[in-house]
Amino acid sequence: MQDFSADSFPKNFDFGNRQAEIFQQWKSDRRFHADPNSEKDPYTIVIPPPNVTGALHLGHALNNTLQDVQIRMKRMQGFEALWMPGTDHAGIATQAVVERRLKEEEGKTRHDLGREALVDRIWEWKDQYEKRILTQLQTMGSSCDWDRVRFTLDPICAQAVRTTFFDLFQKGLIYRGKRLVNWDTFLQTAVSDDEVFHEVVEGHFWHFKYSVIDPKPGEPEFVTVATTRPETMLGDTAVAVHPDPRSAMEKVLAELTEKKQAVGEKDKEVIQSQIDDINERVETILPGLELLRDMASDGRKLLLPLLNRELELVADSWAKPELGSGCVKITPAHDPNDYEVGKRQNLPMINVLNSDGTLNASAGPYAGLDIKAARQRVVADLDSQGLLIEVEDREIDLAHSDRSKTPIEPMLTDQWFVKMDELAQTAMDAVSDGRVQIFPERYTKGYLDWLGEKRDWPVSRQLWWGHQIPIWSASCSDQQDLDDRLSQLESTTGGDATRLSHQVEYTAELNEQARVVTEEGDEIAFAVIHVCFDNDDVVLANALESAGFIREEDVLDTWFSSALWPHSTLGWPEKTDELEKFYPTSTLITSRDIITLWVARMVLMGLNNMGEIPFSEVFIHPKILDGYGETMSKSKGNGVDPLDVIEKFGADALRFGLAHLTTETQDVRMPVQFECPHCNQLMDQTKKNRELPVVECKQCGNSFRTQWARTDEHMSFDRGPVVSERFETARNFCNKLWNAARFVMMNLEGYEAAPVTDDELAFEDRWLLSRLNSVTQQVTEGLEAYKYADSARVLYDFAWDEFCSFYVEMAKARFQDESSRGVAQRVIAHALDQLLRLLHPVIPFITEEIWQILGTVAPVRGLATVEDASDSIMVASWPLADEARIDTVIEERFSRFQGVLGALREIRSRQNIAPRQPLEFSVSCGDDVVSLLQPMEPFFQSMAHASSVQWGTEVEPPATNAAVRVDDLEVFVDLKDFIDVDAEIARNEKLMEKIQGQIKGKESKLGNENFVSRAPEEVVARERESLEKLKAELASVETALESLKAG
RNA sequence: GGGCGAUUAGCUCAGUUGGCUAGAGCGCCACGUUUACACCGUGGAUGUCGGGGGUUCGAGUCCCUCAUCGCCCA
Repeated sequence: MQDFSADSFPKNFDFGNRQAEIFQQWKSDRRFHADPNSEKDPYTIVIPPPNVTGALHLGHALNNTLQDVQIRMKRMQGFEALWMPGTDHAGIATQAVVERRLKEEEGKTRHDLGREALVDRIWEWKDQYEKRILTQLQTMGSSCDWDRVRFTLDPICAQAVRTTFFDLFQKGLIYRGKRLVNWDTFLQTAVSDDEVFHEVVEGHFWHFKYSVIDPKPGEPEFVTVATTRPETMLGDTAVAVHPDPRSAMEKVLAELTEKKQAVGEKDKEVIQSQIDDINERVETILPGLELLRDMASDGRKLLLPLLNRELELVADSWAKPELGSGCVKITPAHDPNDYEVGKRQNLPMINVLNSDGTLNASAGPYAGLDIKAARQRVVADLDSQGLLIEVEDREIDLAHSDRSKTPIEPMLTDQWFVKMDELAQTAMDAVSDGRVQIFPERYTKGYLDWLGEKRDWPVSRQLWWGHQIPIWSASCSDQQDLDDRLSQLESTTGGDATRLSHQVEYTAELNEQARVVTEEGDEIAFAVIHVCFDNDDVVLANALESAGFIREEDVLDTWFSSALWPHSTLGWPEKTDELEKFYPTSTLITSRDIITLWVARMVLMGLNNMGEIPFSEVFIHPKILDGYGETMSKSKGNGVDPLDVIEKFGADALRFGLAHLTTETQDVRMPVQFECPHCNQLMDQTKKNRELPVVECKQCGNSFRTQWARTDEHMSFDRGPVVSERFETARNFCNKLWNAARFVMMNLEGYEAAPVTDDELAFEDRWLLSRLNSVTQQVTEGLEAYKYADSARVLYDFAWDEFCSFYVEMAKARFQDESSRGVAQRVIAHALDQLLRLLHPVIPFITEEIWQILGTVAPVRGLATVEDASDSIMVASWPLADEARIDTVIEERFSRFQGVLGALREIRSRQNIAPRQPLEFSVSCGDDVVSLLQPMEPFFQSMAHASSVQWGTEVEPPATNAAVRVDDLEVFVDLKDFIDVDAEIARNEKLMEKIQGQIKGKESKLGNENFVSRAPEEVVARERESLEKLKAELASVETALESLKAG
């Protein structure tokens, strides 16, 4: 047996060295591996695959901590627990990062490199960051099945994507269409709404005149329109006026009038001026608008200046008569609202942009200019023709691409879509009928609302990094050509419809539908054949290509492959053992911003491909914000690298700290600090200093570099990591646990395993076991319901305030006594054993370390029965709460003991009696309390340096005493030796006032007939009881005051 | 503009179906190196529970409203 002494046992857990060793041991013992052939019930979590765009931040650390807590608990509960790890290729984000670097470091664009070379570069990036990410996850202690790491672009996931796409294509759920998309002119790709952010910028509002063609007498010769993007006028195809301007204005007036009544005086004026304004417009502008409306229905046309193209005049409610001229120009191919008008009014849609943001042939003489130049020219030309009326300064809410930070241009392009109506419905049903449950429950609304719109999913991305869309197309000039190609296709493939499928898109028809006007010079084909097949058959692909089919260049939206993650990672479409065993998975733990993008799509794809939901529960965790309530991000400089926290506080502290923050309702604010590498002091991060490359330490005056350091000069400073002192509490907790274990270990000399019978148990043993079993129950239920903060707090309070502050303190005396030592050792070894198990999912490293040390001293342990402890706590069984041990009577009695002890300590402190100075006390109480507490004399001695002189109902307060009443008993300390009478009088007077106030409150409450008759009986009884208690307290205080004043 | 959430001690947050004499950690104050732990121990101070109305015997908790902040959607 190992000898543990104060000298040989370190005072702190050496996490810096031991974490990696422990992890390595787990790994080599294959503790992480899940066996598909196991007899145990499965429990599965798939990791939300982190982007390979960059390293993990604190949000990921939180996400993965919570998953690891679940998976470790379930593993201990006897499930075959699989946590499936992997990463996501994050198409646009990763390509954007690599492209940006390429530009910064080599001044090249992707076109300089070409597709293959760029993709190679991105793979290099991916390898580097995947490694970094997996290291971060492992350093945190994540118990993923590290034999099974997947990547959304690896061959297995690629096959899943291919099979799925083919299946949807075959079902007719994939189609190509023209859509207005958010075009990123820098990256030259469409980006989704979610990849767009809005920013208010200084801009202008230009007012132009368009002339009316052949106005009749009395009709205006011009109409006025306005725009913030003048160059888009080149794509105008109409001007709209409201179909019923009078009612529209009346409606606005009615709304304003109503609003005015509801608001305060100050706002009333503002609204009144708006009302006045509109009333004036009714006089001045409305007649003109009504006239235009009539002209529209009469088919009058306008002339687009500069290009001299005919424009339609249409009546559409998008035109707001209360604003501007009341007329609005319509550019269907370059504005979302105008696009809707274009569809409603069946207008031509003219695209004037090339994909790189320059103007195309449809822009006539402006072709080839970029947007900025075109804008200047258009404005200048209109001005020179006298058509520019006014230029207003205005703040404009401008959409920007999240990836390239350049302004978004709405543009009409060819895109592939997934039809969502039926798929979305299946995913809605799964949640509505409870097969998939979302926690916290409030997030289901967003999920259902979003799916309920059933908007088709645009899956094309004009990128090179991703799953290239497996469609080969060929255009046909006429019906004969089409027929020929179809029969040729049939002979090429042998007509195997299970492997290959085709669609015919009649482009003439399509263009008629959307009335898309293509670039000048484009031939409009008669039809296009699209062919799709379900695997990477090179021979077939070559055959198609030599027959004139061209493969689609675009790749699929990243979320397409992520949507398959729960089954693709398990080997689908192969019928693997893993799939059989571990699908459907159990729980998904993720953050709220991807409920729709990812969670919803996994549900519908799981149902489509597997016929089963992908997971039965979804837990949405909070977001981590910085001290200013802003989300953490690298680009702001307020991001925290989990590895920095781990280095400073340990992985366990990181994990415990994060779990402790995970409440149900709130995002978490976490003020962050720089840690000075010179003096190790923490320094608050401010909005100012977080943007600096070098920061000067306020403590020691030395400087350190931040993540922004680039130049050689900046890089020469030591790095100052960003951390948060919020992890101190957790670190302290781990240290407390460590030292409690250290104490146990130092006192287990001579330990012999043996069952402990109930009658051998001391009072404090029963109390501890009662509490331990309650805690076991609460923690188990809490973690199963994703109540991480509650569970962490319960464990914290139990370990610190009960196990350490009371049980361990009380054990000290028992360890000194030969007759009580054996039982005390067995109970404390058992209690520590159970506590370690409960804590292990949250703080795996330190619990493993203590577990193994405990195993050397007490390899066999238990209470009613004893058994061998497992080699690793990872595979120890999860404690089961034994309700028979939960004893409220014992707990109540124990709290009396705590009360008396607290009273003694309080008196000592408030009378300034030195800690070592012995104290004498007496307790006035009933006989039952005497028999309970008198035997605990040694504990009052050891824990408060106090010895009792008298117990019972006969106790008379000493002449000069300090007293504390605890419920129905009263503790007196004779102060003859050290009284500060004045202080004691002052204290009692203050106390008396407080109690009198409370009594008054209670009396008036109980005097209220309504309360007594209407409140539940038990509440009234409780109030009465508490009033009696207060009265008794008051009596004590009064007596004490009398005697103090007399003395 | 619509939806969701938040607003409780100096800071970060708990507070179940209304019964509260409103809690925790950090910080602060006092005392203390009592052999598990100073990353500690003992004790203490600190709140118009965002503002205003309402329901109720009773509101931090329920309803209405306003304000501020955050997120999602348009």
